[in-house]
Amino acid sequence: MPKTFDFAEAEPRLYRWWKENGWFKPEIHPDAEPFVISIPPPNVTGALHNGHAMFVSIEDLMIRYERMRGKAALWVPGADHAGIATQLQVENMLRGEGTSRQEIGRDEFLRRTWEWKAKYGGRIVEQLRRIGASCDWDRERFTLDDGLSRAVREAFVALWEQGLIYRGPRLINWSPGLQTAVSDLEVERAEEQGHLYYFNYPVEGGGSVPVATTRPETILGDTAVAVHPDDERYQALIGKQCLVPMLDRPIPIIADAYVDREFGTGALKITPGHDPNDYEIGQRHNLAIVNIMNQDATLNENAGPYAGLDRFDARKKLWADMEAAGMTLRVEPHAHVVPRSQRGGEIVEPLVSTQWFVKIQPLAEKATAAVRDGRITIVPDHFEKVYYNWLDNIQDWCISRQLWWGHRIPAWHCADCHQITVAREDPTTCAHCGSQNLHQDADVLDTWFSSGLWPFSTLGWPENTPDLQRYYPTSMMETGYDILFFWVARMIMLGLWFTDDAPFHTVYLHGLVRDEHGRKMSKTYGNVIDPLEIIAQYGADPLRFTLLTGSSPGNDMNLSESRIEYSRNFGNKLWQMSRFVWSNLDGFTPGDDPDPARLDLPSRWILSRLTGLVANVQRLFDTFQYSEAGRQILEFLWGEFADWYVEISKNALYGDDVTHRKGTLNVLLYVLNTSLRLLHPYIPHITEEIWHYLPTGDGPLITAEWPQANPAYENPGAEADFSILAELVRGIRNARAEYKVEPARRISASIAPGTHRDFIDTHRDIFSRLCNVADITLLASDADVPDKAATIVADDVTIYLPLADLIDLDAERARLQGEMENLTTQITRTDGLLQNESFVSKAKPEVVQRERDKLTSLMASRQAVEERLASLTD
RNA sequence: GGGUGGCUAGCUCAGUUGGUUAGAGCGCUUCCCUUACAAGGAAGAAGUCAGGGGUUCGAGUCCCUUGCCACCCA
Repeated sequence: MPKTFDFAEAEPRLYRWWKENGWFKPEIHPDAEPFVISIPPPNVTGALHNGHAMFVSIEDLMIRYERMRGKAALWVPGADHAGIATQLQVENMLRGEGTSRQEIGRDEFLRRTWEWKAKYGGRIVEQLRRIGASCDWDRERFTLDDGLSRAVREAFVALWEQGLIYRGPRLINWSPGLQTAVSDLEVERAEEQGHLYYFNYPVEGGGSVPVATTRPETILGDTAVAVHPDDERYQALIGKQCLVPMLDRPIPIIADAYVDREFGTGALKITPGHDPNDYEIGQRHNLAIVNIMNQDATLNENAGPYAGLDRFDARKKLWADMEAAGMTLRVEPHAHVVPRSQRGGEIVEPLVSTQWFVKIQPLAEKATAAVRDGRITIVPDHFEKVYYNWLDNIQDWCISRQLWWGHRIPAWHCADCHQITVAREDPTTCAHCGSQNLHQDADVLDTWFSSGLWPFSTLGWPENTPDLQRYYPTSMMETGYDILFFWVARMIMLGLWFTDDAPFHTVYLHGLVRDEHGRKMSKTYGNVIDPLEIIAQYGADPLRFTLLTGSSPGNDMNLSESRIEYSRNFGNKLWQMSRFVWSNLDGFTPGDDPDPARLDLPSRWILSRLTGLVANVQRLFDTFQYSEAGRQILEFLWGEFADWYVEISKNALYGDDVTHRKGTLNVLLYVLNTSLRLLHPYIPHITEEIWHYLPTGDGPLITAEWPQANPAYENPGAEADFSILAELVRGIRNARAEYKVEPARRISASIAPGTHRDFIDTHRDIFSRLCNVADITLLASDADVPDKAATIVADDVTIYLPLADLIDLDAERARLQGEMENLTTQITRTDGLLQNESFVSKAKPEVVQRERDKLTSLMASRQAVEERLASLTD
């Protein structure tokens, strides 16, 4: 084995090897129960970020684990066409060429976009592979593929036929920069510092009513002024008419309980065309809707003299004009909520526009029920509440986008009868009047409409393909909690609606990856940790291990480079311990599994610990606690196996006893073998590489069997005995450090072994190996003990280190005094517990027994310390 | 306004059927290049588990409450 693991060379090589051998395919277990994940399709425009790295790490762990458990593990990969993002990229490119999409036309634009996709679309997928994603790449899908487009078409037409898709003018969120409608979810609202403008709304026939607004330009679209029906100040005005400033358009003064009497002046201007709340009020009162805005957020002819001005210029000019007309009162600083586009951050305008909508209520009800009755479980479960809360208050989904890149809406408008024909195959005649004067709707569908079909469209739906039959419903939907509504809820709704099955039985939500101080990573802060750079510097495994062990489900994780370094160090440690075993093989190949009856205490101990670990890992995996499981594997391997067992094993390996040597090698290999299998889902590359250097039997690690706890190795007695040994070793090391005994200096010891003579006698060489103590004398119970010696006590074992030249009796007495106090504290506590009858009668028997054993051991230790102290005081 | 999560060592976090003297990484102190590993080893210092109340033989863990921080929905 090389001195270190060359990840840069090995990781891509191993990945190719796995892939070329077909091990990513579920067909390697043809008759097994399937385990299926559909990948959360990254944007085809995307570049790898930590969110991708996170989901790939978790999903690959799940898939590799289930594959090792013998399931037909299928991970369906793919990407989505990212309507807005991709179109922006290509438009940008066209601008660079001095042209535009309008100039080259729709068909040419689409041709160029496909071209762009062919060239750059594979990048993100390549990056997923670099992390080790064991997807079945033969089943890779893209949301604009023919198959998936058929699924989209079928879904749209079916919903239309069921009356669940409608088209009409509604107040929607308009993105002036992108020139398209966006859904409610794509708008982010945040409180920002703005102004509250107070002015007098002129009342027809004289007088005025004071009104306040945060967006003065919308005055031009007002169609009412509203007051609270019980507001005494304005009673007399209800039913009168106001005149829109500068336009003199008469509008009614209405009464509506929605008005907050405390806010502003208590009178509210109503702009149904440009405000969601006003829109509602307008519906209630049958108010006219006046749209004052063009698609590029300049004002239109309804704004009279302000037509043609940009929205913000119009705001200034109108206010200035009103000021000149003496209508204004004052302007106050005011924090208010501003809607901004999730992409680009420009201010979104609510405006009335004709769009396509899904009547979502019936779908939402099914989706709620599926979680409520347990057909779908969400991990962690508190997100179930969030999910219900959203679905219970859901609004119809605006699915049309004024873009070119996407699934074109399969609806044709008839120029003669003005009816709409929606069809599975492109129609040539109007379904209503037979006219051939048809033109297809220009809009495309929201990208999430196609992603919502992903778990089944990728398997062939609406065709009843063999894949759909075998692998649907899928098993697990793993993704970030930030797209619970965008994607997960929609997949559940559409899945239930179209397939009558929950598209997956478990939703596992991970948190967001933040910087080491919990801040969002952003280029402006300069705190971005680029996963590609991390992989280049440390390899994919350390990144995976860090992401997998640094987070718990649903919680954000703070990623720091020092953590990645530590993971890298762990990989190296694993490599080094394996290399140690490898270098001592000397042609040895393991036969049967170790037989505990024929092994020494350390071996029985480490096997007992190992089997406990395997059981723990299983329990944790069963409840999705991969993070804790990974940490426990690390702690076992580093803190117990490497630090203790491997060190101790050197005695056997370098000794003359062939049986002992072979027994020990067998245990070393067994522990490593099991640990590599446990770790493979976390760090697949390095574990696979090590696997091949060790005599582990045939076959690759990727398809090796997942470990099961072997109860024959459980050995609490060995664990108890070994912990006494370990405590003594630590005690000696501690004494050496306190007395500043040079590390290289070999010292001798006298041991009064109490009731543990046997294993101390057998394992005395442990002390020489682990704390450089040669010459051990086992004392008879009545033997004289050295005076100028440091004393170490564990259970009823006492060790004397005769360090005559170094021992200061006062210091030694103080040391033991401290030890006494420590023991006494613990004895008091434990004894108190056992004196408590409720504890003894109510606590679990094993807990009581543990306390009893502890007390016995503590008492023995204290007695030993006491005696020693007494002898030093004489 | 409604909801969710968090508050544990200097920093970042883990701690899920309530049960050893509450753990880890980084940082800090001391020592060691011992033939698997200095990407390492050994020893050590460091926390009234946000405050208050309750349930329990026993609470970081369950319940109530207050405070602060973050996020989601309206």
